[in-house]
Amino acid sequence: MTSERYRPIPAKPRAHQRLPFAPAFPTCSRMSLPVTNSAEPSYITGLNAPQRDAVLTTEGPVLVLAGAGTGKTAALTARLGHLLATKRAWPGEILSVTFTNKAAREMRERVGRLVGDVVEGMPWLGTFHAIGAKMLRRHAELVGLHSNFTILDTDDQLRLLKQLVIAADIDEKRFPARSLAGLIDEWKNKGLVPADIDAGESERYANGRGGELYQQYQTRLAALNACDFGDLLLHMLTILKQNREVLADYQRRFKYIMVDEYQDTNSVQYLWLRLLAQERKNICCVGDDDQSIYSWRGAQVENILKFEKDFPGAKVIRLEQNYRSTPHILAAASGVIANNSGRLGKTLWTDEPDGDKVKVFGVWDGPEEARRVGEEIEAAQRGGQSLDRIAILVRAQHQTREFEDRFIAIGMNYRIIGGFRFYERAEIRDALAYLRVVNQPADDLAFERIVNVPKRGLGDKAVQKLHMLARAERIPLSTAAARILDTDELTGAARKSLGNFVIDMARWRKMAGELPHAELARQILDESGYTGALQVEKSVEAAGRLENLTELVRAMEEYDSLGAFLEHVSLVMDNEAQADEAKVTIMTIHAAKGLEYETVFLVGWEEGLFPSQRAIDEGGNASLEEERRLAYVAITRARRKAVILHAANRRIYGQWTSSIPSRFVAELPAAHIESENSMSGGESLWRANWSERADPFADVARGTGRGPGWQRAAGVQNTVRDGGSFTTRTFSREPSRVIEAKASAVSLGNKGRGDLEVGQRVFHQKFGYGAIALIEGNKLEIDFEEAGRKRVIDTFVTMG
DNA sequence: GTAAACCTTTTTTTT
DNA sequence: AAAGGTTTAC
Repeated sequence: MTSERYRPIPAKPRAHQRLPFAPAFPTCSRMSLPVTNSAEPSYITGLNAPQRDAVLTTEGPVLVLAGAGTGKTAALTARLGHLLATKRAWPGEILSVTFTNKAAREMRERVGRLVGDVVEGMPWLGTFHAIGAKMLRRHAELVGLHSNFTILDTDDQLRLLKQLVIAADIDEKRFPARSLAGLIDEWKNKGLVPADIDAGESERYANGRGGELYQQYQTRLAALNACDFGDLLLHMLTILKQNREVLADYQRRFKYIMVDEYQDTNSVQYLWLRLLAQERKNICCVGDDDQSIYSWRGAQVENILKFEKDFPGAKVIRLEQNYRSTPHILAAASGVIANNSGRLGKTLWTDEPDGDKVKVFGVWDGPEEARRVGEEIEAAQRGGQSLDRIAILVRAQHQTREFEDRFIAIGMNYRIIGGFRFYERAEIRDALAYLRVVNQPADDLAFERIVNVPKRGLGDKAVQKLHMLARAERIPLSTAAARILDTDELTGAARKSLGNFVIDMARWRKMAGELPHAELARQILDESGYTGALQVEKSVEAAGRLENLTELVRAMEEYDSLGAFLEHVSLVMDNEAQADEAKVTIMTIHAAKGLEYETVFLVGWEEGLFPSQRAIDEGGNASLEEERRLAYVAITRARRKAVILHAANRRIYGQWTSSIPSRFVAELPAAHIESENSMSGGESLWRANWSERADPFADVARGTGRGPGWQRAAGVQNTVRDGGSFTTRTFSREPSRVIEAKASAVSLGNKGRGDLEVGQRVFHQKFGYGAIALIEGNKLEIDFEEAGRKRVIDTFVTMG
């Protein structure tokens, strides 16, 4: 098929563009001709000119630069539908990669609606990892695995690495297994196998032993018939590079390749795509350099910047009309991102009416922030807005807690995306470990996890012996368990217990071939004594765990096989909550990528939190620019209303610390925002300080604007918690020292409060009244009248 | 071998 | 503040 170019049809600006997919799709034969104005297929109708271009330019390399909210998904879906409808390709001949499982699901649904159920699903639509796993199962033997290999999650991975680190006699305190895990991940993301690791790279862990450990880890994985997330891509890359026929087969198979969120692809993924697209060159990548927020996972924005070089003759299409947000929101986002350098540059515009300005609220502390957001949401609710259309976006997972507490207190429905996932709970992982051992006897990690769960009297000693035997004979632990019973290594209770376990295991393996897998799971959980142990324990948690296990078994019934279910569990860990009542969504900004909400609360915009302390301290400007892109992504999630909050005090690691507003707050263009401060001291005091002063901390240090009035205002609002510990807080008056310590804005709180002196009478919630005996920074020693001498933190006392 | 007490570390972000 | 790891007591 040669390149066909269609004349773009000028589209009328539409207020709310949603792809108007017709419920019933016309027959395909009518679709296969070049589209004209008079008889255009329904999937084209709502699209603007560049979108049409993206849909209809099917042949040759295409790069779509799509700003936030420019109908990127709509265009991608239409393009997919177009390829199918015009019979350019069968569903099995299109490789389309999305960034999340959620996005894949959504696209599958939308295409299904578009083309009707004529087509059985798209077999090659999914995340890189899901597609990698699918391919790898077919060619596993080429990299020394069996097709029923286990996919380890990060927890298993870490446990395995720990074992290796200890076996290698490396001080795990000095060289944490965690950092090795990070390093290996980084290598894999770059497409480097152990042989590629040179001395310099190797030097990055345990005095040059990094490469050696990486090699050992891979060897061990192969022995376990397992691979980690990175391997799903790296093994496949190895296979494609080393086996011409396999590569040629996929090159032939995939007539069209589509990649979403191209700015977040890493090196392996890039190499993958280049190999697969080499032959036909029908590759369409969609991305936005301003939304690149995964460089920590090895993503290379450069991929998008060099696309035209990699694929000569590539057509570049820009989507710049935003259909999502109001002009104020768009302007606020643009104003922030404009502070970044090295952008491809886009001009987003919209036809929407102005709407409200972006609100910026300054509040006293974390709890007040949550309270304030709660009130705003209640107001919106009274205004008729559904909770489903409201989201709270946080920088880091731990921030969700504050909101959870508050929403429980006021009885507001909420849902937290990410965080503690269903499949990460202990009982679920235990149950899965049982299934894994049954499914795949070489899975030593799963074996270790459950050999003594529930307690069977098989502790470290017994497991040590199993390990020794297994290593000596080069057999898996479960085989070693059976074999050790022939020896006198184990005696008494342990021997008997292990004997029973081995017999059980053999029976379950036999049952695996006979019973439906959900039933198998039920029996295993029962016969292993796992559920029994939970039933005996009559706690609330135990009851909840039993419920979770029931839910797990129920979920299993939806899968064809045990293998299919385990694959789902390892790759599609996002358990979509069943949509019943309307709920406010709380999630990280990363998790919100690609989503949109009517009203969005952007909380915790403070230096040290957002941008994160790490981005400030390490990584230099590149890190800060990534944080800024994150801010851009965050703001552009909002359709009609965006509210940004920052608090003056926050508890970090259990310590109250003061903080200053994020630099991103200062970067918001004043014309498009409306500031409000719940504290006295005039409006936007902090803002002014950011722009006018080179040293942002001078103000904090001097305590300007934070006089008694401020405190009173805060005290009124803070009616609860911690015995009113912070209500009388004032700020240190040690400018010079504070300025020296400016690397960490949030650590100012450790300076001590400065209003206390030795001998002063104070009150402490727990110990009562006492006199200060010693002041050391923010630590006090106090002689309490009742409790005697205690060491306390100054934030927990009030002047008595 | 287990449980409880004590100390230390942690906070990015995810497939 | 909470979770994880380590040491200590039973």
